[in-house]
Parts: sequence; structure tokens; C-alpha cells
Amino acid sequence: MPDSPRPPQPRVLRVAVPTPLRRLFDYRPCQTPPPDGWRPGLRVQVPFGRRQVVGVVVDCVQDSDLPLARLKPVDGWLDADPLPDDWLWLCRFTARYYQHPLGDTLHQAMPVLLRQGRALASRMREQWQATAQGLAADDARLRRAPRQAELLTMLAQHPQGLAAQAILAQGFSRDQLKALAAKGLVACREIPLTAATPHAGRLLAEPPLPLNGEQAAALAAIHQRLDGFHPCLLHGVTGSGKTEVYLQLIEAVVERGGQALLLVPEIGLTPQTLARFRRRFRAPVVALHSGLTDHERLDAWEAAASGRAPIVIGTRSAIFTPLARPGVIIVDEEHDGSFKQQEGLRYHARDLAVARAHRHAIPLVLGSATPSLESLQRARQGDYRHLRLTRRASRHAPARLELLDLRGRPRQGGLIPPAIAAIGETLAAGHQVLVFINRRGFAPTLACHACGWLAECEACDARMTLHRQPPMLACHHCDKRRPIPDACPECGSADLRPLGSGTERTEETLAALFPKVAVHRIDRDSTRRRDALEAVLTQVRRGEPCLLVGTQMLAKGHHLPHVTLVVVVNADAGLYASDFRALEHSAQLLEQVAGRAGRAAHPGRVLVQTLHDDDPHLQLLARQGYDALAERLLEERRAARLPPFRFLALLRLESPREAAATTLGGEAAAALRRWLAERQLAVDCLGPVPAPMERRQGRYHLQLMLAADRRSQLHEACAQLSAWLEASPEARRVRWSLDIDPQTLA
DNA sequence: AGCACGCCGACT
DNA sequence: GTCGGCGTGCTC
Repeated sequence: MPDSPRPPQPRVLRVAVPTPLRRLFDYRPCQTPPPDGWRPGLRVQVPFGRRQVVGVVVDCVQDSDLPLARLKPVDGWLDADPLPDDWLWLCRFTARYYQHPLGDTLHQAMPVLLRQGRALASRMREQWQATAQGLAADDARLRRAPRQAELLTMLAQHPQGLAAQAILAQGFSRDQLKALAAKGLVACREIPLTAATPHAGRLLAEPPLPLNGEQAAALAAIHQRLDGFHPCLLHGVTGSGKTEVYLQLIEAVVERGGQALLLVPEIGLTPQTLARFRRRFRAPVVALHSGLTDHERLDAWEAAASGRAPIVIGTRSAIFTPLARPGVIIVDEEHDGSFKQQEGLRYHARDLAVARAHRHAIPLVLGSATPSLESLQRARQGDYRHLRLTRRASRHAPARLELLDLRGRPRQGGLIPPAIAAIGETLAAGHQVLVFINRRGFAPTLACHACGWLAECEACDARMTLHRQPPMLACHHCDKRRPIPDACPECGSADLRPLGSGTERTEETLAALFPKVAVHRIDRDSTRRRDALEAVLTQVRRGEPCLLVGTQMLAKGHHLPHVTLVVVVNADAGLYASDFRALEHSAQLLEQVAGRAGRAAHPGRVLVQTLHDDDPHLQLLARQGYDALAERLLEERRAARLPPFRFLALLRLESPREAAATTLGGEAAAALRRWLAERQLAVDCLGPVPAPMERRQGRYHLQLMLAADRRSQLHEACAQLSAWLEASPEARRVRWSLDIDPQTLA
């Protein structure tokens, strides 16, 4: 920054501190100001109560509501420069939009090491070079250290030196470097990391794939205006090549010096996906996923913030990655539920992506084969440009769903005879079969055939799932586990039977029915080991006939070119749930599962077992596909005055004592209704009512729903509600949280 | 949320 | 006699 007039030294720093309290705390600056003065975004170490915490300066002002003498001074600043502007803006926006305390929002959006007060990566890099002595002909001292000799040779070939990271990447160790340094043969310089051109010369490491007409048109439409907010819904059927459009868009953005941020669903950030991006680009592709160490995460953050990393790929939380030169934000599978955080700060990364792209004035791409009704409606209204990809790379039309009536048919492991016959035929033809069940475990519950007793969880209003590997009863809503009883605890009968089927039981049945074929079960239990899933999929991709039994882990993303038959064991779970989004979500899931069939040389079939084969929604989905059903659902949502035609917020209350939650909920609702009436705000307030599963993990759950036609009014009401709760003494004994734009009402 | 202070039960 | 249970109050 050239010599802009230095603002006067502030007398008061307004600091956001990691606490659930929804306010800032005022401090006095410490004796030595940071080199460039006090500015918003600076991390500071402050005394808070009886402890030390890391806070962020939000404002530099001259006055406080408290007498200045009562303010404590900050202990010191942690970085010479404030945290990035765009990051601070996004956090403030998020805190305001989701009515979450700013201090906690900032804290959550920061890499762990920054929360802990660690200095932001030094922005220096170790550059190693051979010394004059090292360049002189071979040194006798290295005769018994061949690796050191090799390392020296390598360094001698790079007169300008090599980064420590690059050396380690070549398989040399830090000890070898140190040993050479001790002998005076190599030396290390610390050089600052600059945001210099990250790729020298060509950006592409491999040529782009040819685009079909639709892909080219979509790319051109986005390309047409790379500056300016330009939101697009890239609505492309499975296999229509959305990823290639992303790749070429990223290429264009990076070529003109911008950075690309790509958000993917939690289970979408597979080594396969990553490999595809890394193969294409010579420039570094930084991936942010749960497997990173704290150090790697900080490095990635710094690389993105400094602009060294032109391409950033990550899951939900990656939306909080600062970017030096934002060029495009892409949200792949934008309808995916994992973009919404379901506890604490309940943000939706897709919605924040929209806000962020708007703020940066850059294009935004929301990609999906089955767009959320929210995004679809915005596209219909013209808020988003609607780009469609209808053609699949394979020559086959997408498989349509065939409904199989479950009623009155004998079942084996959940499967009825026509489904089993189809599986047999497919395997005999040398193809692979995917059996989809959205229930892990052996059976959804254990029942006493004599008295009707069911294994229930003592802490939740739920049945316990029977598992066989290892054998136990487990509650899927809390972590309770119990041994399987030998006899009914109610009547003593030994006639206990598993009720229904989960992945384990179907796997067992299929293994018995088709003993010559490998059966792979894919669910959270079978893939607990990090690379277990990839190992199985690699084997499956070799193409031997086999059976895959799995939950939605299998339905999403994975390319399974040899699967030509998909069987959905039970489509009904989502169809009649109380949640108004249940239909939308199960349609998306069914369509995605169906997309796994017949992506390569052979056409596919999708069999859907259901007790309601005459259900009009299911029929519409089967006959005309997701888009037609989505249109219909949108009309129903409009008629029912539900999102996206109305805005919702949910106050969730939970307490081990039912009465505490009920009393507080009732009082909060009454206070809010009085306030709404006074101000004549058009916000409906429903409840409080018990949550769909009232008792979970031994706590009672209650909720109050707010609905409004205008978002601003909904926000006013939420702000009032949280202020009331914050001031209420009873609220300290009840855990409460606000969920703005709730994704599920459970 | 943390963390301390504060006042009542079963233990070295 | 103390260790420790969690109710209540505060954090610039």
C-alpha cells in the first residue's frame, strides 16, 4: 500500500471473541501497534474472563459504551497483516444471515492452527542450493552416503536452488539435507513466497476433451462474461459431461489470472475426481478435505489466500477459503444435502457461494443432474441462467425406472422374485449389478414373535438396528450399543426375529443365491478404513461380473461403467415422510442411483421395488423423469406456500428435562407473537411442537417454526427471537439454536 | 461455551 | 474433617 494517510490510532478495538455471546468486546490497543497500524481483520491475543483467547479486531473506534478505564488492553497482535478482506466479509455476512455469533463464526471459518494463535505461515520457503564446495568434484565424505551423493548431484543441476518441498517430494529426507548442510556442501536460503505466476508456460498438462454442441454452448454462455456476477444453473443429466465444462471453464479463468473455487459434496472428493483435475493442469490443485492435517490445512489456506494456488477444490467448509484473485465459484451437485451444516453454525455452502460470487462480481456455476427446487425456481424466474445438457456421452438413453409392486410377494433379503430373476440374468450376461438399500446393518430391528416386543433405544424414540458384523444392537441416532438378547426381555420367548432388511442381510441373501459371484457391500460400516472404498471400486472397475450392495455412498458420483442393472430395494422410505422435502430428496436419490446404470457399452435397467407402485409422484418420476416431477413439486410447493415460495426459519430447543424446553419454547413463542403483532410483521409463528423424533440421545427436542413471504421480515423476527432468548435467564438451561432456511424439519 | 464461586453429600 | 456434585453468574 503506498503512503495513504494513516488513520489516527484508535482508542478502542472492537474484538470478536470465540463465545456464544452475540456481541463484540471492547479492548484498548496494546503499547506496540502492528507495523501498519490497527486494522479490522487483525488477530489479537486477549484476556477474556480468566483465560486467554484469540480474537479478531472487527472495528477500530474512539469510544466505548464502557468507561475506557474498565477496558483491558489486548495482549498483542498475532499477524502483521489483517486476515484477508474477502474472508472477513464472508464471515460477517454469514454471521448476520444465519444469526450466529460473529466470534464463533470467525473461529469456525479459520484453520485450527490460526484459532490456536499460531502465526500465519511465514510466507517464506526454504530454498536449498549446492555451495561452491558442494559443486566441486566428488567429495570423499559421501562415499558411504549414496543418497546424499544423489541429492547433491540433483542440487548441483539446479543452480538457482530447489524448494525443500520439491526435494522431499523426490523421496529425499530432511536428515539427508541436514547432513549435507553440516558438511558445508549445501546451504539453505529463506525466500519469500510470492504470488508469482504459478505455472510457467503452458497451463494444461493434457489436452481438453472435445465438447459436444450443448457443452460448447454452455461453456460459451459462461465464458461470455467472466467479469461480473453471472449465476448459472448447469442442469445436465448424468453422464452429460458437466465436469469437462468445469475443467475448461477453470482453464479459461486461470489463463486470465483468476482463481477457481470448486465445491463438491462430502463423498464427491474422491482420489479419482482429484486425479482428473491434477492430470489436466500443470498448476497446483489444492484439495481441502477431512483427511488433511492441521498444518496441511493452514498451508492450503495460505496458498489460496496468497494466490499461489489457482485451483481450490473442497467440501462444504471450503467456501470459507480466502482467495487473492477470485475468478469463478463452481458448486457441483448443488442439490446435495452435505452442503448444509446441520449443527452449530448452520450455513449452506451453496447459498454462501451465491453471496460470495455476487460480492466478488464473478461467475457462479451451480451444477446438477437433479437441481434443488430452490435453484430450479430461481432459474425459472430468470435469476440464474438455465443451461441444459441433455445428451449423454454413451449412446444409450438414460435408463427409466421400472416399478415393481412389492405387495403380496415373498421376499428374500428384501428382494422379490422378478428382481432376483433380473439379477441372475444380468450376472449370466457377464455384467455387474448394483443393489441399493438405504439402510445399513442386518435388519432395521429385532422383534419378539411371541409378544410383539421390539428392540428400542433407551435414549431415543427409535428402534435399534440389528447388526451381525459385529453382532450387536445399535441405535443409529445416538451411539448406544447393546448385545443381542437370547430371549425376549418382556416375555422370555426365544423366538426373536430380525424384521426387515439392511445391507448386511441383503448381502448375505445374495451371496447365498449367487454363490459363484463376488458380493461387495459398500456402506459406512464396511468402508470405515480410509481407502477400503477405493480398493473395492478399483476391483469392480476391472469389469468382472459382481454384485454391489450399498447405501447412498454408492449412489453418488462413482463411475461404475460395468453396471447394467440397478435394483432399489425399497423406494418408499422417503415418499411418505413428514418432511416436506422428503419427496424432492428421494427423487434426487432415485435419479442418481438410476444414473449408475448403463453408462458404457450396454443399456441399463433400473428396477424399483415399492409398496405404492400407483403413487402419482413415483409414476411421474418413472415415466417422465426428475425434471417433470420437479415441475409438479414446485407447483405443489407454491400451492402449499412452502419454500422456495416462502422463507422458513426454525428455532430448535433441546433439554434433558422436557418441561424446561416446553416452558421456554412457549414463552419465547408468546413474546415473539406479541412483538410481531405490535410491529404488524407478516411472519407466521407455528408451535412450539415436539420435533419429529422427540427424544434423541436422552434429550427432548422441540421446535418453533417461522415462515414469511419476505426474507427481511423473517430476519427481523429471528433477530428479535435470539435477542429475547439471549436475555432470558431460563434459556441458559436449555440448548437452543436457530436454523435459517432449514433443510430438514427433523 | 468455559471457568470460577458456592454451598451440600459420601469418602480418604 | 475434605473431594466434588452441578446451580448461578460473568466474560470488554
